[in-house]
Amino acid sequence: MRPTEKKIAVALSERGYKLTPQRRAIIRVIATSSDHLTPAAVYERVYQDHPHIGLVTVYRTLEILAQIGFARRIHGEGGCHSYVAALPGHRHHLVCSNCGTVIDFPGCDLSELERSLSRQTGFKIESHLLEFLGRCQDCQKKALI
Amino acid sequence: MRPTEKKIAVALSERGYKLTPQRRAIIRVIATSSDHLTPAAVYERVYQDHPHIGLVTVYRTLEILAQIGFARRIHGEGGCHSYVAALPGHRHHLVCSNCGTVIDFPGCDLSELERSLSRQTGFKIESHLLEFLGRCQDCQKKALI
DNA sequence: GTAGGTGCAAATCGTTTGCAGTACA
DNA sequence: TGTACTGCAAACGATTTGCACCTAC
Repeated sequence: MRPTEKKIAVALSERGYKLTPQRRAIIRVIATSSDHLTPAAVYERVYQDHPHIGLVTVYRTLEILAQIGFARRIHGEGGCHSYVAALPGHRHHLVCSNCGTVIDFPGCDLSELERSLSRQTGFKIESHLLEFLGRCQDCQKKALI
Repeated sequence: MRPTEKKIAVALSERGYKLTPQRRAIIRVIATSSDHLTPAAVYERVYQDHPHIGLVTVYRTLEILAQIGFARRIHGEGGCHSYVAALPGHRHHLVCSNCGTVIDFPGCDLSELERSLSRQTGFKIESHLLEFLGRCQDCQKKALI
């Protein structure tokens, strides 16, 4: 189950954060996207409803969301980060390296690997990021033409 | 087995890259360090032997080393990358979400999952990204204080 | 001799900070 | 009403680029 806008909003106010229209808009974008979004991408989408929003506000809100556990910061190629809504269940992505299509898939069993890593390194493993890169069917076909 | 200076040098010239004293120095630093080094850290170490080297040269050389497969670029917290001498085999990272420490680990068997995803989606899977997030031992201890 | 490499300075990109005005609780 | 939030502009750090000179092959 995906964290709803409402839940996030409640969690925010519980921690003393105020709920502003800008934050609502950012939360909506994060909560309804299944993609990894860079702060700039979030900004672009929010911008459509709130042309006066600042990129700075997006950065600050994303940081708060990450702090309260509703978003997760992940590392992308090329020195820019992106955020995903933290999903309670495991959700992973299959990304087409040509056209960018993203397919989600649920479930993966890494618990064994996690346990053994935890034992070896002393890390307390909290989550993982798994992403496959490849070519989608369409792009494979196009490549043949 | 860790790639030796000599091997890297040979691979460079095989691909038409020239072997300059600066590149030798950078290769030596990378090849003899077991740590993850940021470009700035490599620069600092190389600087001791080559006070006239530029940071730019370090960046360019590291990129070449990554291209020919003798170094690997990894993602750290805070928007800066580091490089490690590429260790043979497939490697992944364990990242501390608090202090940013990165530990790499070899091996992971995802071939079964890959096959089944490929069958279900028609994707031709080319590579994957696997990263675990958690707390390193030090940060766990600090959290108790 | 020539293509590729170097290093400086300046540009660029993502991200953060200072601050005055604004809005939520 | 008071504190937290916003958004502008400017600062910042990492990385890249343009260019003239240099050097390995």
